[in-house]
Amino acid sequence: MSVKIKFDLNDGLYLKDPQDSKLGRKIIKFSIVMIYKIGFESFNFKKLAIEINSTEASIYRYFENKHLLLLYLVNWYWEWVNYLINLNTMNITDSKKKLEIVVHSLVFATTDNSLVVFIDESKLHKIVVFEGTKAYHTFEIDKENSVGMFKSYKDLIEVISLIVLEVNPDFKYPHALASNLFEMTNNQLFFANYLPRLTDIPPKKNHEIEVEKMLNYFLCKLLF
Amino acid sequence: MSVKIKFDLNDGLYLKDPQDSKLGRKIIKFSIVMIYKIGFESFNFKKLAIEINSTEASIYRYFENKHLLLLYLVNWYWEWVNYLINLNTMNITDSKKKLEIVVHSLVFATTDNSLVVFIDESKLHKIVVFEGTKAYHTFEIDKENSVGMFKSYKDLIEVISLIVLEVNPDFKYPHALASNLFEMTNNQLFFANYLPRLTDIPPKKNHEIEVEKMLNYFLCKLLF
DNA sequence: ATATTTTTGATAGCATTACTATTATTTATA
DNA sequence: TATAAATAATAGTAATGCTATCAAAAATAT
Repeated sequence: MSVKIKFDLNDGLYLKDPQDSKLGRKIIKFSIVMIYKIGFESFNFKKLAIEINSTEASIYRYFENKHLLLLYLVNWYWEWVNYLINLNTMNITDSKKKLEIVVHSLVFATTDNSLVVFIDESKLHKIVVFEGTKAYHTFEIDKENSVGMFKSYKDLIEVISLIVLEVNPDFKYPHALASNLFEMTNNQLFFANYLPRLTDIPPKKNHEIEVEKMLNYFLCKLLF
Repeated sequence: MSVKIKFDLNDGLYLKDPQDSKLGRKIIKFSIVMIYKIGFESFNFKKLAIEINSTEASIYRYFENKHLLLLYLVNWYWEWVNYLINLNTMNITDSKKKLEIVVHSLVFATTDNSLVVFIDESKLHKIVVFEGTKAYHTFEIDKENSVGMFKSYKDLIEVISLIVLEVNPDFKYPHALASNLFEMTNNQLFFANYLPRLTDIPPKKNHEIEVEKMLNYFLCKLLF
């Protein structure tokens, strides 16, 4: 079975919707592969064009520059996690269980019966871990924010914060907890990999599983 | 009264120690001013050279590239916060009080009777909030880490994690808590400024004071 | 099936960036 | 005051980021 999903991403992110054409989808697909492989700083439209047998000019018709392409990918990721959380908490009534699903979604960012799309969610998650915050730590943030380019992030945090409040209605900082949960997940996965002395994740074990355990430990202390 | 401090930063960060010459100190001083003003992406050695009436080539004798200059600044910041924590917890015996001082140091990153040096710590802190993680989210991280370029960060986290354990010896993830505390401080200050819907910091009030309050609330729940 | 519009490819070009090299001049030190 | 070291001045090169133009191909409308 194959399900097709298309997220409505803010249209300021692109010049032409990459989801609507073959070339556009190729740009998305191979930009993920390439940024994952060589990193965002070395990545550029020239290299991508060669990789997909197209031209720089053609890619520039979809995205103004590589920064907005990255922001597009990160937006897709925010929508994706939001979608995952909604999908998996749909029939759950127990709030505590819901929160565990949130954590699981943030840490693994994948479904078992994975959807057939042109996006490799596992690579995309790794890009978000490695390069994600660069997408919103720019001097254009106020302008970009004013036209809604971070709406997907805010929506995701809102969804998580509501679940936090379900678990503990008296918790004073649900949004901060939610955004910290998102950022902490990615940070600790990053540290476990590259700077293990900044974490307590055992080096030999599966990082995802250990980070998930840790986050649940933190949440338990914070909310119960 | 003026006290001069000089931190021993990893010598792989620079080609020539900028603390040892007038030009070097000018590079540091004005790179902070300039990155703060125009952001790290638009900042380059050409512009800095013009600003300080020197030349690109001269700056390249101190730093291999702008990435290593940023990493130098961030290292200086890590050392600075570590220094602040040690200075202010020196005569304190109460562990809980010590942890509050840690939080205060991370949020304000400054002393009342500020030291006279060529570094504007308040601007530097803002750079760390805005650009800090870019310094360690690079594809060269393993190489840079292997020669000790993140030692100052690890030392800082170790200091904080020991205080965490003093407060609660049973807490399972002291390093993760410490690194999250560092990252969360900067993230929430950033969000409060630019993406307030990702926090619960009241928009009108003083962000530093509110973030400090919030972090203490989190720590209280986590450790007591 | 053919005309028309849209999308893509091919090519060129230009300003800026990131760096390196060379030599002259200034500054510090012996 | 001689010598060495640091800096300035200048030039240059390869790569990057981006724009423009026009032809070919593909999609769509008639």
